[in-house]
Amino acid sequence: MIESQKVSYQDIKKTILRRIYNKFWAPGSLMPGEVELALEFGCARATVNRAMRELAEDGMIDRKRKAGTRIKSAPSRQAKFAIPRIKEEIEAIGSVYRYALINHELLTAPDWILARMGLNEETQMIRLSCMHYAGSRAFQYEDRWINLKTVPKAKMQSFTKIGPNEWLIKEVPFSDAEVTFSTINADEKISRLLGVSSGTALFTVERLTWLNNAPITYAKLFFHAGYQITSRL
Amino acid sequence: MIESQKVSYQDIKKTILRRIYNKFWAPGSLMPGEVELALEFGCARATVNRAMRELAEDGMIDRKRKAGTRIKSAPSRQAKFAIPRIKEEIEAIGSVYRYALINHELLTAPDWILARMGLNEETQMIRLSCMHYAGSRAFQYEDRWINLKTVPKAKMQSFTKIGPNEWLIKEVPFSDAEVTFSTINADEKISRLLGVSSGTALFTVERLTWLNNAPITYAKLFFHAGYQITSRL
DNA sequence: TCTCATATTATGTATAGACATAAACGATAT
DNA sequence: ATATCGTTTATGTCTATACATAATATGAGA
Repeated sequence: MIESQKVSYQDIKKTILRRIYNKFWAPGSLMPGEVELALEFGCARATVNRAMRELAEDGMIDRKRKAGTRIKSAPSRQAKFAIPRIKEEIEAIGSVYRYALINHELLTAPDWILARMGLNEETQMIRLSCMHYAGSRAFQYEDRWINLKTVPKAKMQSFTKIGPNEWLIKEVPFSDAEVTFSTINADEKISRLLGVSSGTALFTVERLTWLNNAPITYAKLFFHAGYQITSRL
Repeated sequence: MIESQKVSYQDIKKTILRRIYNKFWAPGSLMPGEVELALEFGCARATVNRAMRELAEDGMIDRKRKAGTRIKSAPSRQAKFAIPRIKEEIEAIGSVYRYALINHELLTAPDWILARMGLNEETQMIRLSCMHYAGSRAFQYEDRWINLKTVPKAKMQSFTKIGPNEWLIKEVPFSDAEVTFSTINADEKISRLLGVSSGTALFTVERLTWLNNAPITYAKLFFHAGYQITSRL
């Protein structure tokens, strides 16, 4: 290998990864510090720092001030899932996206929603039921709650043409979100809406968003049978 | 605000995020370049660079050389899911982890596995069926295939005491992985193993790993009823 | 008007030096 | 032994400067 070129932080990342794979440094053990590695690779400490910082982000190593850097014994890599917007997801598979509002009501939130949002006082909310279609096939049923205290202008919206998700993304920024993946057996109502037999296993996503600790919205999304979500890492 | 302190890249991230939320810069529009922002914030370009780089990683903005930086019109944030090792996941909820091997056979892989792994020649594999328990409760059923061409030493393992996942993580590094979340209705066999009634919706994870394009292993994991996976972003 | 080479420019990365900070370590006093 | 308080050290971050690189903009020539 000709070393006349400058080493990039990416080269260093690769080298370190190779050493981890080859157990050049044992899992759980301390690896050399930034200064030492910079000396070895013939580069600045900042360059090693960036390589190691990214490896830590990827979950390959653990870093602590003064204590040094350790090879993770259980390299728990993180899978990143892009949370797509449904319209784009459907159009990406070459289908025509269609939206339909089923129900729209204004009410005081029931206790379970309040609990889910971490609220404890009576709150007015909008509840929406809607369907998302891919061509003629039912794709997703959406059960949506919008907190009017945080998003008062949702009251003015009819949600007949534009779905709540799309509207919220455009109109209301969020600072934090919680996403939960789970599964249920379709009940009568949902099976009818999605055109599957009752009891079919459905993939569900729950989504909660906040703007600076103020809960904005809660949504439970029921996907068509056979839906799956994939990620490479 | 007292500005005597040095501004950190995190402050800049926050400020930029706030401006995006407030539509100080319109979605889809060009935001100022690094030099300009560095001037405004009174810091070095490198500091702005790090802030913007991370925002791009988070999916809030798009950056292109010479073209500049644009606010994403559909801020597609990514949810990160840590893929935990089952033993740790169970111990984290305060339960005792127990592993049981149900079946262990050596065979030539059927076509569907070959296709799934992107192989097209006859290949010897090990197939394992095993259970993971949390205390006395069934937690997960695992259907595991290990490619002996890539991992010949798996032949020597009995997998009676240690599960294949744990063994593979310790013994075989991987460079790429694909994770798929989906759901199925429990069939007769699996419902018996997991102690649920037949037809129950089960959360399933499929996992494929490679070492430099050589497929290592395929696993399909069936979780107990009610299992869910959550992520904050 | 079109094409292609060239200039320009915003981002991408590397460096040396500096100071900040968390946490482990060791010494001292209780 | 135990609590407390500096000291040390590896990582964390910022700065100023330099050069690299991708992609657009521009202008000359056909």
